[in-house]
Amino acid sequence: MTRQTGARIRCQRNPARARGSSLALRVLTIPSPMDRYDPSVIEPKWQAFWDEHKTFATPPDTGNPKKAYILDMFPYPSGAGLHVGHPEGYTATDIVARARRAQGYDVLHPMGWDAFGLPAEQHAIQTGTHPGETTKKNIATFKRQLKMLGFSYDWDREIDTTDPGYVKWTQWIFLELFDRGLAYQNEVPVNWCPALGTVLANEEIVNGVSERGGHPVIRTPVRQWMLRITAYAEKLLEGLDLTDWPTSTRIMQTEWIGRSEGAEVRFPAVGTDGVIEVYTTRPDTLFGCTFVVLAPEHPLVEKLTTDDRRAEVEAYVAAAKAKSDRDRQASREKTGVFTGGYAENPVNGEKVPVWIADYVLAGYGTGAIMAVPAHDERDFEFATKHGIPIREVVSKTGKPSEAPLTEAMPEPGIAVNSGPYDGLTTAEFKAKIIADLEAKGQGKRRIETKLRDWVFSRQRYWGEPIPIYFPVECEGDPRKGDPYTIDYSKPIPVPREELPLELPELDDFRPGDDPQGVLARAVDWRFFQKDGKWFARETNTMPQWAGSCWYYLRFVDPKNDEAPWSPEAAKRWLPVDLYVGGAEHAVLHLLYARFWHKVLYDAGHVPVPEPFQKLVHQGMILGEVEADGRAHKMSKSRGNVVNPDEIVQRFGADSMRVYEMFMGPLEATKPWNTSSIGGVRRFLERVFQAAQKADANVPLEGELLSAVHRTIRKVTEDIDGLRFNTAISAMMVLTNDLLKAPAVPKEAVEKLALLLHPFAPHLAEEVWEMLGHAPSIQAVPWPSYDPKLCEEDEVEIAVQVLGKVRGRVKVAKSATQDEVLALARENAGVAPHIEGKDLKKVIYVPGKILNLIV
RNA sequence: GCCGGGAUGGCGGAAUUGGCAGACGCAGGCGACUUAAAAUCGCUCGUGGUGACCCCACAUGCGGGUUCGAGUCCCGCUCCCGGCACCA
Repeated sequence: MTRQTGARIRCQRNPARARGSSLALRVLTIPSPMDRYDPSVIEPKWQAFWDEHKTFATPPDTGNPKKAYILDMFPYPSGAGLHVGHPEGYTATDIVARARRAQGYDVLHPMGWDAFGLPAEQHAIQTGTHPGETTKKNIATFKRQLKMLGFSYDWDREIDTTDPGYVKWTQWIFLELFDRGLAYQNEVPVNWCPALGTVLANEEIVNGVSERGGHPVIRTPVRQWMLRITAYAEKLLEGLDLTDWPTSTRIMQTEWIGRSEGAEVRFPAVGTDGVIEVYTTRPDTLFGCTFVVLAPEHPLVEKLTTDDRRAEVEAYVAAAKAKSDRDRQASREKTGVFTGGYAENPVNGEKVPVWIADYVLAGYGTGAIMAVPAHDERDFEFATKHGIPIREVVSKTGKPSEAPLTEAMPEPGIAVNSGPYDGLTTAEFKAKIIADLEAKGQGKRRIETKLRDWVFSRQRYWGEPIPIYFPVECEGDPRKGDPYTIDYSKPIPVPREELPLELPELDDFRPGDDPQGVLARAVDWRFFQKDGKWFARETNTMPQWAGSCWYYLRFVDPKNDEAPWSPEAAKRWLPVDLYVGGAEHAVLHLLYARFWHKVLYDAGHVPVPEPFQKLVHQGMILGEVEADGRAHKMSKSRGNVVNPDEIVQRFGADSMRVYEMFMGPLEATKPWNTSSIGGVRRFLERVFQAAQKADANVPLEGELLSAVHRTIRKVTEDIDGLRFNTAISAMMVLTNDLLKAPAVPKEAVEKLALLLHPFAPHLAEEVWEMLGHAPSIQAVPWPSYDPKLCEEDEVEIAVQVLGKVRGRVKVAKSATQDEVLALARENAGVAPHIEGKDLKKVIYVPGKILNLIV
């Protein structure tokens, strides 16, 4: 399409010749493709050149102290191919990578595939196509599309997380965790759907039944592998201070970890030998405790429940168990039942009733709380609903309130009704009572986190096998169906030299009735004999996070067979200097990867404590603004998905790249607008024209010289600050200036090409060649600017009277206040406003403004 | 509810520390070229004052404030987007 339009343009460029002449002459005047900007010709041309010359190969280590590791969050290669959101971040990093190379940095800019994952497995279940095959096909599509956009990746470092050569080291890292006691097994309640024969994620359950098919789901404990990320809570928290990350992301991680300081207090369970341990962040309110609440799953529920309450308690526990976590949290109503039992408050010996309620979570703290309704909103609500007394023990004034409280007062204050502690501030009280409790053995200081250990196993096929096996008791052959028992309490790591442990071939990827997962059916793979004894491999696989937890490490040395990476390569490249990816990974991926990194750091495998120095989240690209004046997320159902292939075909890759950067700030959410790409395309065409007009005999001087230097400064600074939209705007201004000039100095076009190169690399290469230079422009050093030339000698000063602009005067940059004032008095716009008035005050900001107060 | 971000022409956005609001681009209008259309080029384009110069008023979500001067700082709201969700 582009070419046809172009052909028409060509004929009309020379209308005189084309019109009144013979056919023969017409043929002669059709210009060569070089005569006009045609991305469909020059883009493949330069892509082939880059491939052939390995222009973007990572340079060998020659001791260059300047290095830049510039990384994109690698994609999951879905069947749908690239969408326009992908190139946004990728173009941003590509611009920085190309600029840094030109600025003399050794650059590592790699790309790979996060290729394990559910969609390929689902596809396999539906069609029987092996997930590996689907993955291969999808990768090919993604790679073709990325190459089409001209990104400067070092493709020799491509990573595929499903590649056995990569899986080997993912498993190796798992064993590092295992060896350090950071990987362990536990019975964890999961959402098991017997009808589907699979474990479901919380998202897959709606109203207690499976989203697909509406089958019942039960909470049942299944053996899982866990990673002890909680052991790294403090380090993960502290490490955030070492990074240059968006505040919002740091806050999200901080809150996800959710560290709190408090106390564990022991409440003897009256009439039994049990003790209820409660966790509280407000030990200063102990005297206000009027009841204790246990989570329904708490082990002491059974003991404390009296016979007359038993039926009710058991019914409540059973109902809680049947609900999913999500459903339990969906209802805010404070339900609960009294167990009939009592606990003794250690500070005053008071006996308070023990209730169970599902607003107390079994998994947090001790699964038991001391309820202080006067100073906790949830306890207040519960007490009000169930008629439990409310006792005020903290007040703002230090005196008890006269009227009964109408709502909880959770803020700090001064203690009342607290015996010997009355009059202490909340902070003083906390410190003192913790010390007193510890002295009497009634409690101790305790730090809690919301962060839970990480459930690391999946009952799926398309993931890394967990490299562990277990002893088996079996008379006969377990592969032939003879009865067997697996001793899961004795996990044995697969020897490092036997890695990778590859997946078995399967024909049927459907989940079965065994909660141990799909691989449990691959009996020939699962069971093996060693020294005459039977063993069973772990049949769980790793989650998709595993591969993405360390891919940035593999990129530094991707072909190493002896180690996951060499210490030299790690030292040369780490940490990642710039990491760009979606905000949807603000917590999980970025927290998990940091956790692995810190374990590897402690083990001496990596030289720096944090993996990602600077992090930026690109904003979402929405669909076109619709009739309602709003833009919506791109989605198949809305039919507003923009296909990059189509855009590249219509406008070219350079136009696509520059448009995506020109839309607005990188971090902002922005609506797509196809017709705006036309404007960008016209800009690139004008650059091409400037190159055609470039004349080596025209010296670069005067105002144009200043303009070039100002543009170099602006673009250089904007690339550093990732402000690509304003950098492009500056280049547009320069291009317009050049074309308006009577003649175009070749030197100016050269500088423009160098600045434009990171943004529109194909065009820049072409222009560079048109100007008579040998490729590649990537090898040419980044242009420098002279700050003196960036300044204009003459500046226009706005003259205000009482803050309103009344005139403008042109003065030398160095003009003094008096000089400017003198000119201003004469100014036709200003004079009438100051005539006959007293000049009370003069404000002069050199080079900017003169404000006269009369 | 809590946390984070945001609101500027018809649209996307610009304005580096408080200093000429609207750069750059899209869309629109007018004109040139053309039999015509497309493309290209030139001009125009915040709103209002019968308004293409000149002039005036209004204008950066709303209401106050600080300041010679506020899109920018402070106080109080409204709406939109993203995240979290009983964590004791």
